Parts: sequence; structure tokens; C-alpha cells
Amino acid sequence: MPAIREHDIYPNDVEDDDGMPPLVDNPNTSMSFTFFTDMTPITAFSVDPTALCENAWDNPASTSPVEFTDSLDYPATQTADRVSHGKKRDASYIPRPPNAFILFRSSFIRSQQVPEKVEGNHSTLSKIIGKYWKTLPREEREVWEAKALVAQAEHRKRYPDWRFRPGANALAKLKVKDGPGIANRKRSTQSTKKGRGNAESKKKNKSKDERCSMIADLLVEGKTGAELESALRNWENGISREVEVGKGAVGREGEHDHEGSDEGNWGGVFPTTNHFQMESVQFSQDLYHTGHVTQVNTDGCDHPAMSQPRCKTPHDDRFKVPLTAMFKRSLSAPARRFASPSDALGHNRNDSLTSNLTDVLSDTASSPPSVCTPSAFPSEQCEDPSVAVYGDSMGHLSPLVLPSGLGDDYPARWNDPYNLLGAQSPVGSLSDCPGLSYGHSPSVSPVDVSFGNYTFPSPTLAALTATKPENISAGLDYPVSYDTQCYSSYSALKGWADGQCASFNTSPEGFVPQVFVNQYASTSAIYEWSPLDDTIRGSHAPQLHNTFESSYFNGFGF
DNA sequence: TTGAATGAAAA
DNA sequence: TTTTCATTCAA
Repeated sequence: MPAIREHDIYPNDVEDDDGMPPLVDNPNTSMSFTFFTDMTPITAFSVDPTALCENAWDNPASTSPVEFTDSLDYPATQTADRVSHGKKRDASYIPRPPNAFILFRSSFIRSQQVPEKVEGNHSTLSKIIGKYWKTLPREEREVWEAKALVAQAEHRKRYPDWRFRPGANALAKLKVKDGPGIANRKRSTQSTKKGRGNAESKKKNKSKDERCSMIADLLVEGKTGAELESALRNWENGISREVEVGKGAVGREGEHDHEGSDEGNWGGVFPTTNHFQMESVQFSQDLYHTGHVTQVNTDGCDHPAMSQPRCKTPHDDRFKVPLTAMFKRSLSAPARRFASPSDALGHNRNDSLTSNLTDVLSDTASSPPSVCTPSAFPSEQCEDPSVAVYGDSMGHLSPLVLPSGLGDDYPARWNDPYNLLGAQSPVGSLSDCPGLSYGHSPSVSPVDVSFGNYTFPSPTLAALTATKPENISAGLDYPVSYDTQCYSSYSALKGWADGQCASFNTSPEGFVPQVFVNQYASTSAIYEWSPLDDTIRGSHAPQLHNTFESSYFNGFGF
């Protein structure tokens, strides 16, 4: 009996009664995409991240032994002879889209910077790369985040009906042996992986971990290949000698000891002479000459923003919120149609690239909303306007640069969160919204948005509605729900459709009438968003519920 | 290894 | 009903 896999087809929904699309490999999608070859919105990358789209599924992996490339080793179509993790996959298997780290790791391994002699074990390599990953400067990591988003979008286009089904394989295994498959998975205490083993094995693991750390550090120093091998040998010899003379093992010239933790206390600048930066992560210094970047040194390194050297071990908050999450912030975030004080204060609006990525790559009907904005919302039933929940400040957003030139020619986007594109409302104002205390109208008609060579259809409220599965509950399986695992609430933006109020007087508290309708909540609710402090407040649900229907939006072009 | 996504337990 | 978190799976 073949194993059940996440891509397996459930004919006639016999088995799959969750209301979600069947897990069908449907490469013959009817979706069409317009290509705008004259649009190059991403100049922050020396290589257009969308290039990945061309490589991700169609091209074989780079054959260059030294090039640190971003090409992906994904099947154009699922071929029977492809294997993943050494597992045989059947012809219709659809792998998951890679995340940023996976892309980075793949590229890194292909680049063969770490000689086989130094480390050939992929598990260990993963550890090394993981450590190295943590040292990546923010902007470098953002490139991979961007690539991952592109890969995800590409994946979504290619397999619109695909859905991740963790445990499908486990379930199959469960049928074979009585293992802990997803079906009978029980919550347990924290993973017992760590802490296992006796003292000796722990010591061994620590030693291995130190070696990984050392290799990662050498990579950060720019040592690769034979040079890396030699430097590592020296270090290992040093270790051996110190053990011999009874000093015990010391980590990396005795400078520090991780004590099993990745979070050391490296604060000093570590010279970056990385010789193997791939093309797409070689950032033009022009990026910093545009005046767009006002990088704050929040990484604990004493350095100007220009140089962005690495710290051996970042010990700050830079990556506590995944950049990807930031990229996603505008999915359901308010469109800032009013000049925000933040803007007035000169906040750089360069995270528009982030927005571009988000908007381009997002499919509101199936993507999770931000975990950054706001971190939590009042419940739909909240009636207390004092319950204002604070989201992230704009300052936490990506410092990526809006390419000069982008703007005039760039199409307006329906959910441009900072209205960087200067979209004007095509429809009227409050008076156009009869029967409502708060008028609303779409700020712009939905438009397709282009990203590199790709144009993605703008999500529409209609689409949102159309894809809402029946009989859903509690946000689970809901297309725009999001469980962030670590970073607060998914339910914050669940089911929220953007509705923008047209001209309306700012409330005495400074709240701008950005109106949101959670039409999928049990009770529709309307909230106001303030750009003053990025808070959401209020609920005007009861009295407006009956008049605030999606059809109303539809009447305005959604 | 990191990160996205899921699903189910806990709150 | 919402939040948390173990688990799977991308390479």
C-alpha cells in the first residue's frame, strides 16, 4: 500500500472533508500571469530575486563547483526519479516550497566552500550553516527571505491546490507500526532531544558543536576551501595540545565557550572578508548612497550602517521576529491613506520594497497576515475602546530600499500600507457610504502587481470571500489565519478585509478612520487604526453589522 | 539546521 | 474561542 503523502489526491473528498482544496498536483493551472519586462522593482538585489522563479522549478541545479548560487534543485515537474532526503518520491509528489534558510543552505552546499575533508556529513553541515546563517547581516538575509517569498509564490502559482499536510507520511507510517503519528500525537513537555544522553556523549556533542562553531566562524572570516581546512586543522591541533597539557578544551582560542548555547556574547566587530558571497548577496554600496537607508545599529556591533560587518554571534533582537513575518505585514494591514506622523517625522519609507514583496507575493486568500502588525487585536467582540493593542513600530520594518524610479511607473496597489504609491481613492468619501457611521471605500481598484518578470493578480475581497471554506471554525484552516508559533496571535487579523474610509475627521484622540471589517467573525466588527501609534481600537460592530456586508465592498469594485 | 505550516491540546 | 506548541518537512 503506498504511503499517504501530503500531495495525495482525495477523490471526491471522500477522505478529505476539511473543506480545503484537495491536495492535487495541478500544474495545468488556469491562472495566467502577465509579464512586465520593463519593470525592475527590486534593485536592492544585484540579482533579481525573481530569477529564482526561473530557476526554482525549471532549471537543474547549478553545476558550478564554486559558485554560490541561488538556483534551486526543484523538479520542473515531478519526475519519478527525483529523490528528496534520499527518499523515493512518486512522480506526483510536490515538495514544500523552500524557506529562506533552506535556499541558503542549498546554495551554500553547492558552493562547496566547506571541503568534503572538513565536513561531509550533511547533518553536521546543517549545523555549521545554521550557525553561519545566524551571522548573516540583515540585508543579506533579506535577500534569502525575498527569494523564499518568490519561491513560495512560484510554488503557489505552479501548484495552486497544493497544501502542506504534515503528518500525512507519519500517518502512513502509523499504519505500519504503532508509532506516534499525527493522528495520536499528544502534547508533551518540551522536546527531549536535548538533555538526552550521558555525560560523555554530552561532552562529545559539545566538542562537535564547538567544531561547528569554529568552522562557522572561519567562514565568517572569509576562509573557505583549503584555507578553511588549514585554519581548522590549526585550531584542532591547538585544542589537542591544550587537552594534553591539561587545560581542557577551549573554544576558539579560548575566547569564549558556548556552553551548549548558540547565544554567546560576541559583541565585537568581526572582520568580514567573505570571499564567497554569491552574486545576489553582494550588495551594492549604492544601496547606501541613495539616502534611503537609515540603518540603526541594533545588532550590538559598533559599526556604521554602511559596512554592516558581522558579529560572530548576534546577540540582539534583529532576528527574533522573522523577516518573513515582516514581509507579510501588509497582507491585512491597513492601507495608510493618510499622512502618518511617522512619515512626517521623516521615517524612512524604504520598507516599501518589503511591501512590494508582500503585496506581490501575497495571496490574501491563502496567506497568513502579519504577525508584526499588530501583535494582537482586541477580540471581535471587544467593545472597550480603551483596549488598544499595540503593534510593532514602523521602525522594526525592513530597511530595504525602494528603488529610485519606482513610484511613478509602478502600479498602485490595493493594499499599499503606507500609500507609497500615492494611490488615490477612485470613489467618494463618507457620503458615498450611506447608512454607515464610517464611510468606506476601496482606496484603489485592485490591480495586478508586478515583481520582476511576474505579475500577480491582486487579491480581492471577492476572492477572499470565494475562498472562504464553509464550516470553518476558530480560524483553523482559514485562509488568512496565522499561527505564529512564537510571536503572538494569529487571530489578530483573521478574516479581516481591508476597508478604507475615505476622508473623515480624525478623532480627538488622533485616530484616523481606517476602518476594518472582520466579516468572518461571528459578529462583524469595525475598528479604527491610528497611525499615531499604530494602534487599533474600538469596535462598532453591533450597530453597523447589518449594513457592513461584503456586497457593499463589491459595489465599489472589489 | 531554520522556518513555514499544520493540527490539536491548553488556556 | 483563542493561544500555544509539538510535529512535519522543505534541502
